[in-house]
Amino acid sequence: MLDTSFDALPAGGAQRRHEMERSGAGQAGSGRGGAVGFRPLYRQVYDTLLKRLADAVWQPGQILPSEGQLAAELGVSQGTVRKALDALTADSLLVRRQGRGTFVADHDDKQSVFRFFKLRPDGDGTGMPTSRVTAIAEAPASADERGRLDLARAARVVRIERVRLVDARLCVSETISVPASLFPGIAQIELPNTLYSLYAARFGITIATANERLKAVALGAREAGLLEVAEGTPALEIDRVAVDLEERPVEWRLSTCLTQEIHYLSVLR
Amino acid sequence: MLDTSFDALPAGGAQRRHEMERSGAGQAGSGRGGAVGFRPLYRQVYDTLLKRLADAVWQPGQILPSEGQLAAELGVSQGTVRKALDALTADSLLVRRQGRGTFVADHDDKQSVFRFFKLRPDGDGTGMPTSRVTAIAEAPASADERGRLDLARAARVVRIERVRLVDARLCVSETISVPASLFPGIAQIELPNTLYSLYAARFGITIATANERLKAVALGAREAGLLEVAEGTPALEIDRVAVDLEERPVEWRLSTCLTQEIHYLSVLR
DNA sequence: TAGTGGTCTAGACCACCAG
DNA sequence: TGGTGGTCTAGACCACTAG
Repeated sequence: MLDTSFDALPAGGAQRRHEMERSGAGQAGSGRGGAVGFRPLYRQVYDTLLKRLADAVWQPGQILPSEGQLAAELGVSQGTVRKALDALTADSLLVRRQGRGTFVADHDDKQSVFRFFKLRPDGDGTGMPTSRVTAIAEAPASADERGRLDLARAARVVRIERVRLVDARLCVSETISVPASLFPGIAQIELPNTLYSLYAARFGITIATANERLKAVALGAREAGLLEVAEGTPALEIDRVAVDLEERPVEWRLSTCLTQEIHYLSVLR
Repeated sequence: MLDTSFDALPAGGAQRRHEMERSGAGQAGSGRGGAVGFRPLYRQVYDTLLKRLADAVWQPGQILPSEGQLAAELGVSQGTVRKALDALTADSLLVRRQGRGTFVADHDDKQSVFRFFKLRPDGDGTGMPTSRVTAIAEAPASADERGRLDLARAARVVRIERVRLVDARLCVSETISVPASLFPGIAQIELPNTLYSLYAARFGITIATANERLKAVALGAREAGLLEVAEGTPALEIDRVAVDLEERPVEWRLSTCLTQEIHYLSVLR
């Protein structure tokens, strides 16, 4: 139902829908000048479903109700539900399979590992990454961490240090910082290779997008030691902030990558 | 009209449409095993319009016929045309403006410059790039160029060397190779800052996507001289192959970028 | 065979823009 | 005021999957 004031609508939904839109617009637009703040119905359905995903009403991999059921429940037409589901699918939050149903996207399956991992082998090979954690501890957030993660002065973070291998070849060293408040007890957990599926399954946090800033740097003594190459070797530094469904920054990751035998793949559209 | 065998359809298009689909499917599926090769109508409309864009029937910035006109011409419903137009818009080939019309996307306007230029200043600044060509000449394609651009052994290329400035700061040196056959006379033209709008306007070639492979390297003597820094300085190397609407590789660009004051921005979704 | 998503249509109305 | 794209609906049929 998209609004607390009424339940599912039978067939006369059209007229009430427009009242709903206007009332919604009135709320959104109140206090604003000329903008009307029109908000399409399918957008409201999108937000409603997004909220349920953020609240982990449906778990990753789980099937959603059918289009018809959602339409009946929300009091809109099937076409409107479809438009919202298509948008969520385009945002990689759902997966639709003809003849089977609509499912919550799962970061765990083979193909979607590479959604957030852009390092690929130059030649052949699957490029599947593996990881080895070298340190994990809770600490007060540094100034950098507070800035990246939008944290208060007294906030604490859990800091994970690990190295990663691509096709069994050592090439990444990284430090991952997450707010301790959002990931209680994460320092005591055995960490899997794909952290983002752990975030979803264990802490109800779904990574929606990530921003990466890349630079070329010369390796310092410490990183050079971890990656077992000479100090001063050129390396790719990736500064990533990952954002969840509610657009909160929830992870900062600083990676240092050797690119002798791998590269960072970026597709421009 | 999606098929040469008939012209615009009046109202009874539905049944003939399905015949069309089946015949299309039959052609596509002939010789194949189990796959039916079903091709939705809106996909055929998409391909028809894509062909017209590739053939430069409509110029960049120009307005297309309205949805209703296209629907009538092609003998399909307006909703089907809309779905095709929406897909072309999602692929950044069209721009739709409510109340005005649908236009061919233009690489020249301010915001879409950054679609294929991912280097951004670390701090403030517009990050607008400028260029200075240092050399341009036609030559036989090297082995690398033949590989990247899928050229025959005897093919020739035009090679452009230039440096680029971001916010008036020297930070990129690059070599651009294009097949001489596709860009006749380009070596004699005054080159603009945004090459891709020149490709479209002058040679009828629209860049649809580009693949970039990034590595960290140490600058050699030559690049260091061009960029006015010390030899061995770490730099970001971007190896880009740009592809046109017909999915032909039409440009290879090898860029070397200083990243002291800028970074490469990559948004993961 | 039943149920799901995918496609297509026809028609209504709304938001936006320009003359 | 007329034309454009944007939204929404209702209903039909198709393709795919599973029991």
